[in-house]
Amino acid sequence: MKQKEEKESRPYHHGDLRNALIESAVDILREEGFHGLTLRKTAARAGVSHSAPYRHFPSKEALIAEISRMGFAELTARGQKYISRFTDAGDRLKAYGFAYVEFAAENPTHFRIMFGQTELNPEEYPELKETGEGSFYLLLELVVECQKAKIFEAGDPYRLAAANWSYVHGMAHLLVDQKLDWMVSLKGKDQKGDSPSQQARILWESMQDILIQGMGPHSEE
Amino acid sequence: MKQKEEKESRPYHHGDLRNALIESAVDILREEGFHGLTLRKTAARAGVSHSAPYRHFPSKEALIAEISRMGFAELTARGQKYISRFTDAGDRLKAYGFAYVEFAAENPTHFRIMFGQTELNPEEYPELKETGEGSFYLLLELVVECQKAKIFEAGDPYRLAAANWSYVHGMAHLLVDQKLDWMVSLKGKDQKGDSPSQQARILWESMQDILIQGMGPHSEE
DNA sequence: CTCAGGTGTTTACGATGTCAACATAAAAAC
DNA sequence: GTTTTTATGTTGACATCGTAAACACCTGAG
Repeated sequence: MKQKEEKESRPYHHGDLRNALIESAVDILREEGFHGLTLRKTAARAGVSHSAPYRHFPSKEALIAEISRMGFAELTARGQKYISRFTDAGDRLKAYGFAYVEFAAENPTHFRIMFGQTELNPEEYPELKETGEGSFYLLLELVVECQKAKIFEAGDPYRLAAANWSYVHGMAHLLVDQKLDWMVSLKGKDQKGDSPSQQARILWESMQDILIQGMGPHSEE
Repeated sequence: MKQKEEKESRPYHHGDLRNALIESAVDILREEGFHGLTLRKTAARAGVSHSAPYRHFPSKEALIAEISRMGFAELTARGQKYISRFTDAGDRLKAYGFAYVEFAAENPTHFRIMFGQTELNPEEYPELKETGEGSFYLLLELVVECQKAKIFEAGDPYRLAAANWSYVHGMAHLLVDQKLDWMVSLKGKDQKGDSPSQQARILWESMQDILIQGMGPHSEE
């Protein structure tokens, strides 16, 4: 039992402060929301003085941008993982949609930072922009797959991808903002024990087919 | 030409400070975004001292909540106006969708405050909650209309309303966050002169039918 | 071993949200 | 019409925040 990098007597240098700061910030976000996120609190939580973060991030905004970027990376990773379980193009597209909604439900504050809560200029954070675009291109590939499989009409795949994104994105937003509670909670079972991912599944199962099969009366389920 | 309530010599009492504060805040939002909104700046812009707002709003958050509430009221009013131009149920639903997207495009910062940028507890602001629900019930009525007209399938109207809302809401969000610039800008015409409402129209015209007619290849337009 | 640069600390400053104490105008009571 | 109460606006203060400058400490290249 060797104690190599234990925390005996706190060395002057942290060793991995950059990542520790990100972790602390994410924890604070989860516990107190965006409004409660403070550079000084983040630093204190990581065990350093309130100015230490400036050795790793030029501003609070830059820290937030990095957290946002990691969110997009995780979103894409989760999507790829879920997609890989299917071969049918339609199933794969739906799997990505569920990954999107589930990610939002499990990480609501993170999701909000990625979309709308902050006013980040993408040109100032090229890595954030690039990672975010990666999430979109994955969707675009799936749409093209669906077109090849004749599940979707031919034509501009960007337009169909935008429609799909709109649908899933709006659903995730409304779920995160608790505007769809009535759809998610009353589905039998216990009164309030549903976990976020269960809520995401209930919502997604109920709504996933509408976009694809249309809302017309051509099948009375 | 009588000068009854002109602004000669600034009386000690403002007369209508509450509304003046809201106007100032909205102006700041438009010019500098949410991050630039400050109670002290708002007060200064209305011509009063930095503590005066507290006679009309218990906190900065309460001022924001009121601004949000007024946004929902305007959204509903715009929707009703556009709806009234049509009699066909499908046209009426589409008209509301366009009103939604147009409102978001014309008032992006206002839209962001209403959805996601702030973390307002609806229970603390019952008027905000009520006005927001009014916007939703209007949508719900239109969905029921569409069901009666056999445009939509029978069944739970809440589910269809949620799907419709998700689609339109997501589109509005992506437009406001400028994630759909490629769809909105290149459509011929001038290089960058498109007004927000023109952008909303281009986007909406291109996407409105997808949800309703479905994405299947049953009509190659 | 030296020393230069990277990393963390201390101190400081202006801005912010909020509160308490005070001032003034308008409305109500007499 | 005068007095008193209440609503509205001001001033000053405080803790907290983001950020910068000056300083301290550790580590690795020479």
